[in-house]
Amino acid sequence: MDSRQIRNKFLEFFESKGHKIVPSAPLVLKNDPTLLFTNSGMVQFKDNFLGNATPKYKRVADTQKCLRVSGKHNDLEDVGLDTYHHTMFEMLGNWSFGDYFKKDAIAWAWELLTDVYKLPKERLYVTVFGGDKKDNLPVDEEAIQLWKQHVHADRILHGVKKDNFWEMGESGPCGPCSEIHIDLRTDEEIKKKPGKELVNNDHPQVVEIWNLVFIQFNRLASGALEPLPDKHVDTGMGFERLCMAIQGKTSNYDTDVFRPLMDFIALHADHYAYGSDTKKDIAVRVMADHIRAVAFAIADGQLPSNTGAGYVIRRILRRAVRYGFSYLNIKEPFMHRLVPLLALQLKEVFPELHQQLEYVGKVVHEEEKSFLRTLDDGIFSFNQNFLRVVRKNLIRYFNERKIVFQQSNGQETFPDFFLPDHRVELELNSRFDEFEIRKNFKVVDDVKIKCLSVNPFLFLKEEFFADEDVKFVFPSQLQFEKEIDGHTAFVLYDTHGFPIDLTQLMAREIGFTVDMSSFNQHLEEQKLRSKADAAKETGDWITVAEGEKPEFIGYDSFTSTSKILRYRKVKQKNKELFQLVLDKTPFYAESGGQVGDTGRLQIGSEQIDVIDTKKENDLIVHWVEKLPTNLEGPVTATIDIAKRKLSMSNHSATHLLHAALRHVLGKHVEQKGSLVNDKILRFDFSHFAAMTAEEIAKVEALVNEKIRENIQLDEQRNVPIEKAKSLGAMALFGEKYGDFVRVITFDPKYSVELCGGTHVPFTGSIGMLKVISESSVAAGVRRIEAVTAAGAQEYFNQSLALLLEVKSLLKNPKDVATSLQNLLEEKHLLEKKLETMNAERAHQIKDQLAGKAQKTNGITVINQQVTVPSAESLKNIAYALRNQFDDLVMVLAANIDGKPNVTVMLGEKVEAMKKFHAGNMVKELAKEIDGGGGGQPFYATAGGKNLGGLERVIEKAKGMISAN
RNA sequence: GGGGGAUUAGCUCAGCUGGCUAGAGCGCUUCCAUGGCAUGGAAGAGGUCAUCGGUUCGAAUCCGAUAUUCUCCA
Repeated sequence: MDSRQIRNKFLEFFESKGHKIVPSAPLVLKNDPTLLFTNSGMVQFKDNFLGNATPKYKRVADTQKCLRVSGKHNDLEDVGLDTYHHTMFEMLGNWSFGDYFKKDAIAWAWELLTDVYKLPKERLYVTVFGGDKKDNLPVDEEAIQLWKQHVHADRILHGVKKDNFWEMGESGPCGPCSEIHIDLRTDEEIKKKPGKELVNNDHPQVVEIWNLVFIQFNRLASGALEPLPDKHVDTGMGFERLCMAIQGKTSNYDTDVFRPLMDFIALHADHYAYGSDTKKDIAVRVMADHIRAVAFAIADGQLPSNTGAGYVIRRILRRAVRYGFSYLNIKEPFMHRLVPLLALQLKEVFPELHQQLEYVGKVVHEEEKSFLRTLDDGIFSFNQNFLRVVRKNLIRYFNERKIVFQQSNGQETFPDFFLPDHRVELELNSRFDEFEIRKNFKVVDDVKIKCLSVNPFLFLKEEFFADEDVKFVFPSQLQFEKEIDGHTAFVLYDTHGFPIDLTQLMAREIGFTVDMSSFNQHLEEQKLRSKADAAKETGDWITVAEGEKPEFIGYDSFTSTSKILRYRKVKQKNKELFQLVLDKTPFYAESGGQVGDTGRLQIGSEQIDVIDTKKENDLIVHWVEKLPTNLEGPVTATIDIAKRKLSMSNHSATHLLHAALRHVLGKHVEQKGSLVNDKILRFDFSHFAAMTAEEIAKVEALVNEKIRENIQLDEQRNVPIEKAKSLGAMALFGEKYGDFVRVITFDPKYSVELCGGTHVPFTGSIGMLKVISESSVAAGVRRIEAVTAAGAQEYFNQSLALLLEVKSLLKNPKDVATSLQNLLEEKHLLEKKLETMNAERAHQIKDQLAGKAQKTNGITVINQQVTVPSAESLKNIAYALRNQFDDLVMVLAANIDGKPNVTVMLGEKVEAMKKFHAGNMVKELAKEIDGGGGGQPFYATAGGKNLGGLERVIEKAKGMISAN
């Protein structure tokens, strides 16, 4: 049976048992603050368990794309190392929402596995919940009795809470579960050790294949359990493992789910056969697994990025690239070539990938390129660090032996190919191949070597090649610690994104080790730092009034009289906030790119500001800073109408823009993201090149034309999804739609979209749209930002006002740009001129001062009051005089723009005599001008407040100089 | 959302705890040498040290904010 048949049999089986087969929900979640990705089959039914929604069907089955990158049984870093963990996997599941319970769930599971899939009964084990004292829960006797009708009692094992009590999270629906395990070992092995001892023991061939969860409790934040009114069944069977069991393989990766991908990788990347090299095999598995996760996440609308879910995707892709880079020697983007193969393989089950093949491939390709660049930077940085160590030790070595290098003109030097700043050379030598230095050096002293080329890496092999005819063998006496310290490794990791195991690998290649304990310590510190403020506590919902799921009435009105259904406390960054749920509300919750409404609640005479409105699955949650004192009373809820109207204008404009882009650029334009608030609209869409100015102008013109046509909004609610699609409505990938949708139409021939947002009644009220920027977000994705209505007006007014101001400042020239350019050039010239003039002036002052110099006791003394244009020129004067007299002792009491300054400068010889110390002198002299200062032994400055003290400075200096 | 780094000449980067008048390589300009070169030599141009503010006698260097960008964590 191939994997396709296995999947179909599952769905057919449950269809025959009265289940509705539903499509997989997107991998990426939008309205769930507790989860980044769909990590199990039940996620899309969460609201059914929580009681926030009434289930549409009582019996449902599907295969669900899931992504797990962290958790108790799976860590991204483990995937590929073993043969049974995955990032993305399919979970087959059947559900009962308040319908059948343990009896049917158990019977059908057994029937499917043994009758349909014909798995050997003697290899199957089942586990049941064995009770838990802390929760005061008994053994699940009911399940045991039911299982006994199918399997012998000694194959029914008791499990602990960790394995056999399933919980969604810290709180929420939960219940005991029953797992089915299979023993896939050989007969000999089974004889040696019975399978029941290996169940739930992380044995790669004694694995859980199906988990039947019986949801019957709700766990409160306090930890207590309360029974649920409706009992549910939630089952999950790992598709890849099931295939392994049915196809008689010992690894998930050996099934036809992965093998085609892996053979392709092995062949094209490294021309080797999978299975012949343990390390390479790991890399191949990692790549085959990760491309699935990455490709489907992108197809579901999640671009790799540096935050949130996007960052997880980026990390997964990078891990795959890194493995290919290190073990399969793949230095060019490769992963993107797997996308077509994968898309074809899963075309029937998950058509979303195949439909966006080109787009996903491009995104992956671009992301690979950027990571390879980062790797390159990291390698460069690594080499620099390494060369620093080498250089330091080489200098020490040469110094100890008094070996001196000379350039051909006789000047002493140190060969700069040892300096770690030769990027060009290092690029040629991107790893450790030999490279040439085009410079001649002679080593003089007792050894004379003319050095033409050198490879600093070879020295580690204790050889040092110089010219062809002279060989300098690097002595083994040169030894130093061959360890990369933890800080360096951490900086590589944290700042350059350089994976630690790659650092270790590279270190090993040159005979170094990495101080891992120090590295880990740095890592821990960083984690603590960034975790410190992210803490958040959420309390239990407290019910005020019973009521149906909250109703959104904001499409039709901006205000309502409501009552509070429930509330809870949320602690975030030491700030206490409250969340309120109303029975009906005009507040639009953030969704579809449109931000949540703000506004106010009026309860009696009390007013409470609503700072944000968010969705939690289907719940509309109002965020407020304090609770009303009267929770039961009627609440008048009113949104901030001005803000909402601007958002509406921007949202409708987004639809017009979307349609215009498809007209101007082509049908490949798909929405990839959008943000709509009261200030701006931002629209991301798939398109493979930057838009030209003409294209932008065309799009703008078309949108504005549609605005002027003043098209009436046609809003239809509760349209069956199939009908909506037949109307040509644009549906988005990665968006989960119900059976009934809302359709927003501005002219059926122009723009028809599925949308839950709020819109203007006539396009005319948008007023005007102005694109203010067009940029790139990722490969194949462009971003347009635009303003409308009052925002557009303000934008124009501001731009125009600025231009007018600039123009008038320039005395209204014909061509502002040229005029400004000329002005800048002129300014630059004048600056240069001023600089030279200052230099000339300084030169004159210098000459004057030099003329007044007095030779006494073998030193040249200059002790004068001067007036100079700037501190800079004073410095120049001082240095010029130092260059002129090596026996100089100079004190200048200067007036710089009305500020007193004392400068002391000594000549080279005087400095060497150490009789004078400029720094000490200036400190003493500065007292006369009520100031302070310092500097170096030969040059020091001081500033002060008392201009009148300059004369006394000269007097004091006279005394200081003659005293020596 | 939070943490860390980076921003210095056209390019790639040095510049350690503030003070030896902002440096290197490549590139560019001019000149000299060579039959030729990824040649050798000499001279030279090119910098608001991202922006704004602060501390200081003195800031590329320290502090704060902003912008751009890389990166790590949740």
